[in-house]
Amino acid sequence: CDPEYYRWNQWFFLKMLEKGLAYRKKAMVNWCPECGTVLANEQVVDGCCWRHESTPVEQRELDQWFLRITAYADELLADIPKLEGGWPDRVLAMQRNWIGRSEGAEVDFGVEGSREKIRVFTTRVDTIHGATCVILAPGHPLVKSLAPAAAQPAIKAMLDSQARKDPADVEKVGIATGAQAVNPYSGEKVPIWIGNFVLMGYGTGAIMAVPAHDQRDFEFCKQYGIAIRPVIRPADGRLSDAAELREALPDDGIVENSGEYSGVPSADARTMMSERAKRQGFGEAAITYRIKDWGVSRQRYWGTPIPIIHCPVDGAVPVPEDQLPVELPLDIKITGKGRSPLENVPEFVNVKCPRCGGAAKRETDTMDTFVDSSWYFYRYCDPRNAAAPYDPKKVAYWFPIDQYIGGVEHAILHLIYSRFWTKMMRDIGLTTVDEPAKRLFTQGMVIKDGAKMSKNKGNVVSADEMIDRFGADTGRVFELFAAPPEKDVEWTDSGAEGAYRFLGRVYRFVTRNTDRADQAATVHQSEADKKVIRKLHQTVRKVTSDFETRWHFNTSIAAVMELVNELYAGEADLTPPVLAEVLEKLTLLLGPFAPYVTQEMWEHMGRAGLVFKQTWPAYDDELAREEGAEVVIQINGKIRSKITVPFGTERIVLEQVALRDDKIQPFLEGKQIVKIVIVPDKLVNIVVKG
RNA sequence: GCGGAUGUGGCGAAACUGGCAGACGCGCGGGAUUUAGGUUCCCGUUCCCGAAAGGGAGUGUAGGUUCAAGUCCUAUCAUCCGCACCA
Repeated sequence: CDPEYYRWNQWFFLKMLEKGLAYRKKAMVNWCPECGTVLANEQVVDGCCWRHESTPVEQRELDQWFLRITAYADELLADIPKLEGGWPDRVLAMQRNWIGRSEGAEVDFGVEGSREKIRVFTTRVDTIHGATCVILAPGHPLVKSLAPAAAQPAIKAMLDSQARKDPADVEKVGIATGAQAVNPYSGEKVPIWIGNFVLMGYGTGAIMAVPAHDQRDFEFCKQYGIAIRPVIRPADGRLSDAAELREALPDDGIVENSGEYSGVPSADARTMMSERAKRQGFGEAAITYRIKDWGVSRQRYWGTPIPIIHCPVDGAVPVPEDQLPVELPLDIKITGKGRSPLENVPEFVNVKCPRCGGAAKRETDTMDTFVDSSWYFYRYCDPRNAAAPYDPKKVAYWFPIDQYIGGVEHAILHLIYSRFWTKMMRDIGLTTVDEPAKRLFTQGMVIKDGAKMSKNKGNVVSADEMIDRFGADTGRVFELFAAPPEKDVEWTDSGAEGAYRFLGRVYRFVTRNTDRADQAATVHQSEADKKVIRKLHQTVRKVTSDFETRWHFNTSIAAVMELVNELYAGEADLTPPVLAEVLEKLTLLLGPFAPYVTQEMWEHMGRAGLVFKQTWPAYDDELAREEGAEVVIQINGKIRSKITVPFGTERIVLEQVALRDDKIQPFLEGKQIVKIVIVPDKLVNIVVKG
């Protein structure tokens, strides 16, 4: 609710209004009765509200503000390849799917005995001679005039059922209107139906049904006894007979029974027919998207006020820029009754029209909070700028984001809105980047009893309870150790106990050896010292590399566990200076995973300051090196012996040693050596036969 | 239906570049400490045969490439996730 951030949200809104990217229209919108507000399409999950997962969303017709994300649909899709490799495939697939670009054609069917036209969208205009009926969505504008009065109650029921996204709607239901449509290519008359599976919200709200080549149409026409007529012949086969068809044949082939188009390959026919529609004025090639404009009006208090004043004379008038920000009144009553609480604040609502000065009313809807999250990370670069959302130069220095982290649940919410917002800002000259983030990492969730654990639900293992039992460090170590962070992890008490045991093991080792540790002592290194130093440097290297590259902290923690196991094994023989190095580095290595217990260890060791402010421990490749290379000796790819040799041992030496090996000899008796493959420091594979 | 991902011990997983499958942990079995339980410490634990040494099999399934495949290729099955009468 920072008014300065609201100011820039409102500024963006006015910019978009200027450019036609923000607009107001009356539309059927999603309504969550629990929230008492409208929701964007992206915020409806399985027909329910994204925040109330068991509350079905209703449809209401309301005047609402929209942002024209569809103006960027093509670019949002076309730029997805730029994100490949950096973003998870899953997220990109979801976005591609959500944008739902579909190439085809729109053509007008005439209505027999009327001047009306029914425009249909199809991806298969090449099959139009096989269209045996036209089906309207129950909400189609022509339904009222074409269908008989007697059918109106059934149509109303169909409409309601669609609005509820009724699961029973898997059954196809049709109502014949009795009217006839005229095929613009052939002049053929076909019946006009109303179908529950045709959606007003996609394409034109009307389809041509080609039952021979579309499975849905096939099922519908079969059910209602409507003619089925194949018009596509497979390139290497014959045209099917309608009577023998048991399912639709949706593939491309050669167009047949289609007048002048007969004999033309499907793809060519689509082009030719779209061109003809355009030439003769009854249609054109068309692209349809599944994505809809972003409805941003919310009937909530908590959000950026939409900077508009409704004047009876001048209509919707933008608040002049110098009057921004429109601030939220602080003295309000939250009723939860489904209208913005701002409506009940007269001082907020009653204003003068900026254009004519007459009495006017302020818009009381606020913006979707996803507006705020669409560009906050740009503001981070210049958070106190009072003259602009930010200085483009500062953003040019930092952007694009190298690594963004978030949950996959935002794949088609925040992550598509923020891509849109970036492109919009680019087009008004605020940034030069096309995409906000080069790389995206989607972390997994903590699962409990098979369901996702989240604060929006009740099934959380309470953090307090977990902290009481084990401490916060244990919770963190358990989660990081259970699986790599992109995977979901199931919370288990026994797993948490394991993490707790491990931290206890570390703590006991450090505290009981603190007094023995002495960096300055000069003593001879023991055998245990050598092993531990090697392991220590290997561990630092391993953990460092996990942080720098793949973030698989489960293997980092496993490596530290291995180190601790070795410390326990050699504990009695470790000398003071080695202990000093081990204690310090072990503490620092675990610091990011277990900040509390490591801080306690740090202080127990008499060290000053905070662990997380220390320099990350260094490692030495020389010290991390194994004493010798363990080389595996294989016969025909099966391991038969292992030897240890100095690093860099010559191939010829390896071969000699392998052939003389006691365990190898018996396998060579009476056999012919075909080939010897040698990988220095790794293996010798002797290929024999006979 | 379309799209994406994943299949490795009893379980979570590891194997990063084609080169020792199962690191590490959970669980389980055994031992030490303890009056006992718990804690802690140690040992064992992929499966099959074997007292052991050792041998055989093994990364969903079936093929292929290679001296060598969990890893690459082809087909197939299963599971999970997303979208879905999208025309």
